[in-house]
Amino acid sequence: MRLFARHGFAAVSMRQIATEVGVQAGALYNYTPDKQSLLFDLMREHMDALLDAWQQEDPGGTDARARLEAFTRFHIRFNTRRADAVFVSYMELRNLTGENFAAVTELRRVYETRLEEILRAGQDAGVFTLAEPRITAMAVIALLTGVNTWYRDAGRLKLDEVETLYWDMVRRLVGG
Amino acid sequence: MRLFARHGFAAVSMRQIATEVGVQAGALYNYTPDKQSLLFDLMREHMDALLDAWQQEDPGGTDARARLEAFTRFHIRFNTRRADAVFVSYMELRNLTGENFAAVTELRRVYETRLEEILRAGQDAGVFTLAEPRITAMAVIALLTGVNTWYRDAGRLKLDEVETLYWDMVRRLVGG
DNA sequence: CTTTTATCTGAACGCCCGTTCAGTTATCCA
DNA sequence: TGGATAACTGAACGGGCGTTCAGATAAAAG
Repeated sequence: MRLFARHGFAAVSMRQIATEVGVQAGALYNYTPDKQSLLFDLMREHMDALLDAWQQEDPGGTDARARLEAFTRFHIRFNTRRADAVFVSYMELRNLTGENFAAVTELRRVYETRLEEILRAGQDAGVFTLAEPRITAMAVIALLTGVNTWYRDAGRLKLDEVETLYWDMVRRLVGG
Repeated sequence: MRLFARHGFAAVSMRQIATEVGVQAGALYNYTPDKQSLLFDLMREHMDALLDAWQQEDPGGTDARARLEAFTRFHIRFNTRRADAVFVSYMELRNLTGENFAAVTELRRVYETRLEEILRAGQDAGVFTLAEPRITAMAVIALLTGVNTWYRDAGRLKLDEVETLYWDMVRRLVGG
């Protein structure tokens, strides 16, 4: 994952990967049928982990505001700790074959829908004001994922402060 | 640019590019010293075009709200019409050598600063409320660039409607 | 300890890569 | 029109690619 994130899928050879894990290239084929499957497995596992982790953290219930804050903080925390996986899962979609692409895209769609449902619930409860729940969900995710482009552990702001800043922005964005 | 966006820089060969423009691979070297420079030139030209185009469209003046709306609409319009270039300029940064990377990153920084200055002006004028102008600028750009992941010309919403939706979100985001 | 199974090596396969360049062809200018 | 210049071809260079596989080695099972 680190190599793919650093150099791109096409630019990383099976020999490089083998060297990184301390074997010869041929040995990798005991674990993956081919290079493409290796990429796909990494991406699917990342998306599965994302969905599972959110299911754990989702407070559920009827307080849409609390759920949205939880989502905001969760997304920032989860994604900044797995920057390589996030990068690869977005960037290398084009290197997946048709059905592998469809599978990963579907998981992404599910994740967006989790957020969309929170937004709809909040709208129905009168605590959010938004014209297009689906588009707002994608906009919020883009906003939050953007943290990865600049956040560094050693930076001025602690992750908790970043979460709070973004929660402020998200709250206003949805009219809550 | 289309090939790089579609398959990734490393996955596209000089022979593919040559075929696409109707010559043999060797002929490309009358126009670029090497493949890396070709990528760099494409990216720098894109960033230059972005900065130039905004300079043309920036209404300037003291009405920060009007300028932010102009920026929002401009960014969406410009980026959706050049999706390949936007994708490549973000995605393939890692394939640039040290100084080429620095040059493109600097242009990106300048663009962010253009927005940041509008936010600061609005804050000083009391029309915006935001804690961190720099971070808000990056957040807004991430939010707006996200349109590229889902917008299609043939879709339900016209570009103008998308602009309006996002301007609503941005306006609320900055407390304006 | 022996046999079975899992794992790994090292070489090989055919193929495509970025880049160079001598020689050919097209274009431009006087 | 003729000579100069620009543009392009086609072949070649050394090298790296993903993948396979017979044989060696390690681990597990009986």
